[in-house]
Amino acid sequence: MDTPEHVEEAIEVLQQLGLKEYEARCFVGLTRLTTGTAKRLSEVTEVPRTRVYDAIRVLEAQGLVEIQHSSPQQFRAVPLAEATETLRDQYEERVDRLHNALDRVDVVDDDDGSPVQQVWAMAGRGAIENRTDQLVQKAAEEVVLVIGDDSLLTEDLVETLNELGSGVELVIGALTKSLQKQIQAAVPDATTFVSGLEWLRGENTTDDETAIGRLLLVDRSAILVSSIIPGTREEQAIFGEGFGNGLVVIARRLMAQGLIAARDPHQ
Amino acid sequence: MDTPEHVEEAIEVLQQLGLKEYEARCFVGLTRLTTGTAKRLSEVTEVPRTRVYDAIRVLEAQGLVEIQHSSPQQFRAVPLAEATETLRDQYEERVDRLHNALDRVDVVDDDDGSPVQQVWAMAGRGAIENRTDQLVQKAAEEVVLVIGDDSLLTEDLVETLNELGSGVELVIGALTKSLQKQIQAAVPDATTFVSGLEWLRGENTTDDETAIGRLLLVDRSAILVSSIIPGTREEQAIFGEGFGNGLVVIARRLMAQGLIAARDPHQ
DNA sequence: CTGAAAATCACCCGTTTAATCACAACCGAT
DNA sequence: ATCGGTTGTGATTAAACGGGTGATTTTCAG
Repeated sequence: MDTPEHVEEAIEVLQQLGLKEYEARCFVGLTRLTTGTAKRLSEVTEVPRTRVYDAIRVLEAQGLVEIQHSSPQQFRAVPLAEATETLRDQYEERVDRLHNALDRVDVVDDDDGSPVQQVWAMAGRGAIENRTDQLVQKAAEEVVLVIGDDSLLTEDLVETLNELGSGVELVIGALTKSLQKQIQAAVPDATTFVSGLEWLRGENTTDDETAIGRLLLVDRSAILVSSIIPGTREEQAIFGEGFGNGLVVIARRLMAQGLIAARDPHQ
Repeated sequence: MDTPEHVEEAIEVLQQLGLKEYEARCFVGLTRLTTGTAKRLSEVTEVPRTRVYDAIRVLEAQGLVEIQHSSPQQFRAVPLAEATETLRDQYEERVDRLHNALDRVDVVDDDDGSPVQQVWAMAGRGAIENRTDQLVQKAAEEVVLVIGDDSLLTEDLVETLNELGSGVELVIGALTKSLQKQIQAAVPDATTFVSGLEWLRGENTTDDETAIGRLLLVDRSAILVSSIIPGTREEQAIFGEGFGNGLVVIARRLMAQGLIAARDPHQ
């Protein structure tokens, strides 16, 4: 059980979860001390002693620490399991409230009929994953999917793919042989193939070239292409829908030329 | 489908979930427009037009909106289901990271043997609920619970109570007859009773008196008493453990005098 | 080519948050 | 009772951040 790294990470995550720096430091400090006074806490956490009290009060109000009103006061963190459970509940509740509120809103629209040349950009691993799932789920005839990085083959995706009706042709490509095998094993119903998309990788395989993430074509009328930013490893994607859509047209062309994977699957 | 209230609430919740005001307004605005330009968005959301762009960029990076890079740019929100799913995932992931990081930390301690007169204070409905569950779960012989407000009889609590081994005597009290019936129905194995605790309510039943929340006594060695703040309806509790604990001693005295509910249950 | 709208930039200002200081209440030990 | 150090609170300063506005460049339609 070391500490150096993990303490930092815990503090960071707690801040992402909405705590201030001092609050985060104090909470982590308390999980290391099991119980402690303001003085000791201040020593361990580098939080000015006089500020420990404020931080603790906030934490207490959030149900993350307990206070013993003695002199000197003693503080202790709620057991880890309880704390995470509390946080989880808190967020579940918020997301629910959001969902309800937004459900009862919508429709001001007043939309002018938009053209059909729409290509949308989106970012964020999770969001792209969700969109991929959605698209695959509503496939009626054919799904062509190329995966460029094994980290993208998540459990959820595999599940979604396996739940596809048997009427839907499922073709999945991979950039490497090993990834192909992995896919074939996880999704037995799929026709898999390797590569055919070398042209998508950067000139060289250097890391600082933006790498292909996924390429998804559903019923030849919706397409999603994603790439992975070299530095941050963040995923970004473009996404087009509609048979007449420019992107989709290009994709169909590529398929016609056998560059993506045709209706008559290889192997 | 009205709007006025819900828009406000949605914006608020989104901010609690970590978005800035402009970002929240823009997202809600987009769920009302299905699709829109910076100009229209600015009109609907009251966000300065020149700032819409920043906000949208952040939202895009979080996977909550899509951008069409045309001129003028078009924005649209990810479908509600996808958005909430994305947020949920994001938080699950953070809580997990936190759990892991903190798991790998602990133990600096250096603790001096603490006395046994510990009485801890905690706050927050969720946190107190969790603690209540924990305590009930580890009961070995006897659980005495008094509930002062029907909003405290949550599904989780009912479940926990019903999962208690048959070797544990379960006595549950309520401040009103109707609440008692409710409890008896939800937890058939329990011996229920009414009141016996009038002295816990304020002099008068006025709302501005802090009301009793719950009172829990487990195996006569751990006790938790909570009250509900008049203004905010927030719950706060004190909690003591150990047979020799002062609070616990008091509680035992009260029981011995029949003030809480004795080993030989009423009705 | 020209004017208006679109998009990006740069700056201001009030609030929040981190950090320090001054002080009164308190405690333990002589 | 007294004294030195600790403990808790409040006030204060400085830096960071978020909201708000105007100037500047780019883009597009006429």
